This record gives sequence, C-alpha cells and structure tokens, in this order.
Amino acid sequence: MQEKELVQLFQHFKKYTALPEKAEEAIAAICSPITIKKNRDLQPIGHTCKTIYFINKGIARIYYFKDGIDVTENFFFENSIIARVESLFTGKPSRKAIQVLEDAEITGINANLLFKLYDSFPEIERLFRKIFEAAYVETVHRIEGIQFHTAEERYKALLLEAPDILKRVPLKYVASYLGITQVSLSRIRGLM
Amino acid sequence: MQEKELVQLFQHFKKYTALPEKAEEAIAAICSPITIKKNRDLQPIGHTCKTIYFINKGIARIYYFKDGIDVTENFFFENSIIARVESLFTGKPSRKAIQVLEDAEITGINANLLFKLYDSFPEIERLFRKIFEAAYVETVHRIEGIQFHTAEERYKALLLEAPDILKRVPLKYVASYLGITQVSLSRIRGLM
DNA sequence: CTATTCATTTATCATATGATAAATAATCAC
DNA sequence: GTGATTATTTATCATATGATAAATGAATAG
Repeated sequence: MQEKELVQLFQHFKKYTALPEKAEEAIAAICSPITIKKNRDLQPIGHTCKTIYFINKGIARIYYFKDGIDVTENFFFENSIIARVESLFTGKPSRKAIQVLEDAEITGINANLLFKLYDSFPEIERLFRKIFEAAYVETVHRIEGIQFHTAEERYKALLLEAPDILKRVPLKYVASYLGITQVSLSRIRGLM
Repeated sequence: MQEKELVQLFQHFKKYTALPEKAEEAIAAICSPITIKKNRDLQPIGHTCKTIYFINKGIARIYYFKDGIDVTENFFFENSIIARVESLFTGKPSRKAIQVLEDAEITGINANLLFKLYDSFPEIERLFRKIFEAAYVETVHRIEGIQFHTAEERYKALLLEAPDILKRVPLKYVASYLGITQVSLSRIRGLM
C-alpha cells in the first residue's frame, strides 16, 4: 500500500474524528490499493459487499437495473467513501454494482476485518459510525430533493449543488440519477 | 418512568445487540415518558433535535412544508425509533416536525446525555450505530422505490409492504409521502 | 344530535414527461 | 486518421399527473 494514498485516507478520516496512531496502523493493515480503468466494475451485481472503498482519484457510481434499464443510484468523487450499505449492513447480496467512470485509484478496506477492529478500537467504531451517519443525512436530503420536485427543479438543484457531476459524468447516467429519461434531461437542458 | 414502557424499549434494543445491565440502567436514567394527543406536534419545526423518541403506542410522522405544502417524509409505528437525523447528527435546527397521528405513548431519550454515555459504554454506542445503520438502509431502499417508478407502482408497493399505513393514516398524508397529490392518489385508488 | 369543519372522491382541462424514431455530435478501436 | 460505436439532441405523439373546482362522505365540537 502506497504511503501517499494512506495519508490521503487518514486526512479524510480526520474530518470526522481523531484516531490514535495504533488505530491508524490497524486500519492501514487491512487496506489494499486498487487501480482500475474507466468504465470497469469495481464490484459486480449480485455479490455481497465485503469491502468499503475510498476514492483517491477518479469518479464512481452505484447502479442497478430496474426492468432492464440502467439506473444510477449515486455518484462518488475523490475523497469519499463508497459502500453498498444495503448489503454491507445486512450481509445480503447486493443487486447493485459499483462502476468507475474515470481511470481511478482506490483504497479497499476489508469490511469484516474492520468490524473486528471495532472491538479493540472504539475510536474506529466511532469513526465509521460518524462516516455513515453523515452519509445517512445526505441520503435523507436526497429524498427531500426528489419528493415533490419537478425534473427541471431537480436538474437546477444539481447544477447548483454538484456541478462537477455534470462536468465529469455522461448525461445518460445523470438522467437516471435524477429519475428521468435521457431524452427528457436533454430537453430540459435545451430550455435553459 | 413506567417499568412497562422501559421493558418494551429494551425489548426493541435486543433486536440489535445485547446490553449489560449497567448500560440499561444508564439509559433508563435519561428516558422520560411522554403522553401526547392525536394530531399534536411532538417536536415543532425549527428546533434542533435533542431527543430520540421511541414509540410505545401510536403512530407518528415527520413532515415539513415545501412551498407552503405539507409534505410527509416518513411514518413511524409502535416499536420504532424516531429522530430527525439531519438535525440530530449535525446540530443544526430542523425544518421538519414530528407529529403524532393517534393518541400516543412515547419514550424520549435525551440525545446529549446519550452521546455522553457512548464514552463510558461502547455497547450503547454500538447499539445506536446499528439502529441508525438499519434506518439508513431503509432510507436507501426508499430512494430505490421512488426513482423511476410511477405513482401507481409506488402506491401498489406501499399496499404490499406497509398496508398498515393505508389503514391507520389519513390519505392526504400518504399522498405527499408517495410524492403525489391527494387527488392523484384518490384517482389511482379508484382504478383498482 | 346537529352543524361545522375536514377528508375523500369525481370531473375537466393543462402540462410535463415518457416512448419512439431519427439526426447530429462525440468518442473509441484499430 | 478513419470507420464504427456510443452519446446527445431534436421532433412527434401518447399519457400520467397536476391544478382547480365541485360533490360527497366522515369526523369533531359543542
């Protein structure tokens, strides 16, 4: 594991809570570096999520198929944690995949070993509690953004809150993320 | 605090993780019983969430106003935990309120004191970590249920997955929960 | 019990979005 | 660099849902 990427990871963790050195070492020991090419699946559909990922570089999305149609659930950028929580927290196989949208460098954290670390390092349990609490809050905001807003409102909100998505991600993925067809998204963009 | 209601609370906690007796006592010490009449707000809009609630009896909903329109974010039944997490986990005031839809008996858990207990009782931190992880997973499922489904599909899914909501909750609240108007909901019901 | 308020349904019309097809534009493999 | 594939836009038509109004039904206060 490259030192540089671990530094980036622990830098990210500091936003949530401080970790004693021993705890950092313990986490470092269960991390693996992953280099992956654009458009490849980091995790396929149907497998149980046993890894928590951190993006050092690149973009990724979680997606699944609804009636044969590719639906993007979420996008993830540099310095963020990705996990298919509905699988990670339940132990059930996930119907969702993680795909990388640019050549990426990723740190994989072995989830089972991490959960074991919770017993010896309450600070680590606290860290990940806070990480997922923050992700939970984001998800709640997401619902608010969907409920009772028109497609156009949702597009404008995205333009305001996460313009990077529109700059770096193919529109066809953005469309399903917004819950509309690609054609509708194109029409909405055309009006502005 | 009534013994009976605490038993019900700890019974609920057992679904997530076992607690040592001392931890249960520590939690019991920060709980207060609340009796509240139908249609009253348990927590008003604009206040910062400092209490985690457990419903011993009754139903509640979280709601807010979007452009002057009452929107239901979620429903909660007996034996469930309610919190406006976007306020609880960020310390910011909530734009949402909690309202009781039937005469209810509720246990309030002082959140600040609870978070202090996390330091001395890792088991308590673990318990609430798991509780909110499970709630997070539910929220992720919720998004899946909204994205790319028609109003009719969403109604039918609700009929299947949570028929109790339709039995015990006024339809006007169900409509905004489904992200549609009351009139549309009525029309959809009429077709079936 | 009665009157009043509130909730639900029904009807009509307007509009946003979906479905499909075709034209352009951009990207990729070789 | 060129052809082939893929992404995006544009156009047309169909339909689900919203907005509004009015009628019916249920709940509540006094």
